[in-house]
Amino acid sequence: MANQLNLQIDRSSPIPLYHQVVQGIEAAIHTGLLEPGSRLENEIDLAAQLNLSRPTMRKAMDELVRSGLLVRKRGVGTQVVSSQVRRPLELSSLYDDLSNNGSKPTTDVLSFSHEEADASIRKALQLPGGAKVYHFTRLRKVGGKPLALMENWVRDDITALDEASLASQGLYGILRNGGVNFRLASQRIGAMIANDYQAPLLETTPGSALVTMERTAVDDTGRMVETGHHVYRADSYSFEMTLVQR
Amino acid sequence: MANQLNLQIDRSSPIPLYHQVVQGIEAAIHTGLLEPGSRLENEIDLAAQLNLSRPTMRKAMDELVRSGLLVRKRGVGTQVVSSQVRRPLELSSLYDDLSNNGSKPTTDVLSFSHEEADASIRKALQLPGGAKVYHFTRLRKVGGKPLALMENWVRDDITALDEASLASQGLYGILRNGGVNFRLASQRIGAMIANDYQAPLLETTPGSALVTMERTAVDDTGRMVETGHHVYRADSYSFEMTLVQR
DNA sequence: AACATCCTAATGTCAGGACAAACTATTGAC
DNA sequence: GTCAATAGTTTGTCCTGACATTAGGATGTT
Repeated sequence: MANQLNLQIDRSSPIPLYHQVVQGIEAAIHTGLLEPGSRLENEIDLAAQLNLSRPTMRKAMDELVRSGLLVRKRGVGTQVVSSQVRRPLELSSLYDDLSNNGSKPTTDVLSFSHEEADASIRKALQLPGGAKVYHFTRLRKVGGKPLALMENWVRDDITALDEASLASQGLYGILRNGGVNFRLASQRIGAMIANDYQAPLLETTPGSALVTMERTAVDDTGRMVETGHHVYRADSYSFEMTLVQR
Repeated sequence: MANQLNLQIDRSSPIPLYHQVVQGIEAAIHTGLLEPGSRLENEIDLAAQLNLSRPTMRKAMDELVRSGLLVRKRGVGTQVVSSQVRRPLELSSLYDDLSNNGSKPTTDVLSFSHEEADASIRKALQLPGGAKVYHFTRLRKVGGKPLALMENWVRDDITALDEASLASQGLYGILRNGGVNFRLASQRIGAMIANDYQAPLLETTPGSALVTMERTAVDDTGRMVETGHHVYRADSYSFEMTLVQR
């Protein structure tokens, strides 16, 4: 059952060895070289074939198990998960998701201000009294069709924001370029009925279904960087995710 | 800056050392002994204090970073994340969630049958033609108030299902008792408007907002065990989750 | 033929060491 | 006084080695 998953490990590359293995196995699964349900060779042999140590091999497989591509069972072996399950929900922006999908999103900035944060926003972003934030509302369209209505608050002591850049690129892209390294975000997904303000902007009728999302994002220094409330047309958007049992 | 997080490591315990560390640090964070934003001692000293090796200590911290409680930065140190962010979305059932919350869920089984799977269900569960499945619809209430309307399909070659057990406990509990070890699930969350069938059952009006969830669960052998379509009253339920950047 | 027991193979856990890379803060030079 | 080089601290990566635990098949017995 020699799997012959012809991986190439480049020891001079700056990218870590275990990550090269992750990428290689991911590729093998996506190209169909590793079929769903098939068993991999055992860790020790695989490590030996690639001239890697077992801990390195294990670290790679750990990542793949966590991302839901592989399933391990003690005493048995490691299997490719037998499904068309796709990528888990990642910490990314709508703009990135759409861009990666080949669509071309556009953004209308409906309002923009640099104002003092009220109590609820200060609490969400853990800011002291009197702190100022950027507050803006955007309408995201794809293919000319409105998809999302987004209201956000961003702390102003990180990078400068303006209407023009928000209209031309995604918020997370701007912040990343400004040196923000996002680490985690907590979000809540629910549903609501389109009201008289939302409906015309999203080119739907009051009373139609909307998906709602509230999110607060934290950077690698532990600062709350951004919080926002988004609504999406339910007929055009849903959240897909893969949950992995630890 | 001796943190003195008085951890007790029991080497005779059957639970892994790194997991004991995870639990200890989690507890220290939740009790407030480790304050948000505070820095931990470095890995090497911590490991030495507990008479553990650095890899074991690192494995524990890896878990905590992945779950979003800690943030590490090379050359700087490890910090407790400065927020009230809570547990990520886990692979659990609604029944478990409600029970853990102290609520007492009840279940009405609206329909139950053991029937041949149609094409779409066979595809979702990857079953061969002619295979039979359990198909049932349940109404979940908490405190007498209807919360969720759930339609599920379960393969029948794992454990026997009947109306009585579905009425008295959660589906995932039954399956787990039947020897199923869930490994991952892929789900999609969206929104819709209550129709004339759903509204009276959920004691709401047609046209009100519902959260929808479609899920397919896979066990540790890679089999698709269960697929279902659930709707929740939007005013009573939403999905909360924490996303962690890898 | 049915059952309990042993054996093997595979993953799970843990140790100890070595070097690399990144960030901070200090030191030094201009 | 400002800026750049440098040293030190901390996490990141990788190695070798060892033993424990579990699942499942093979073996032997009844």
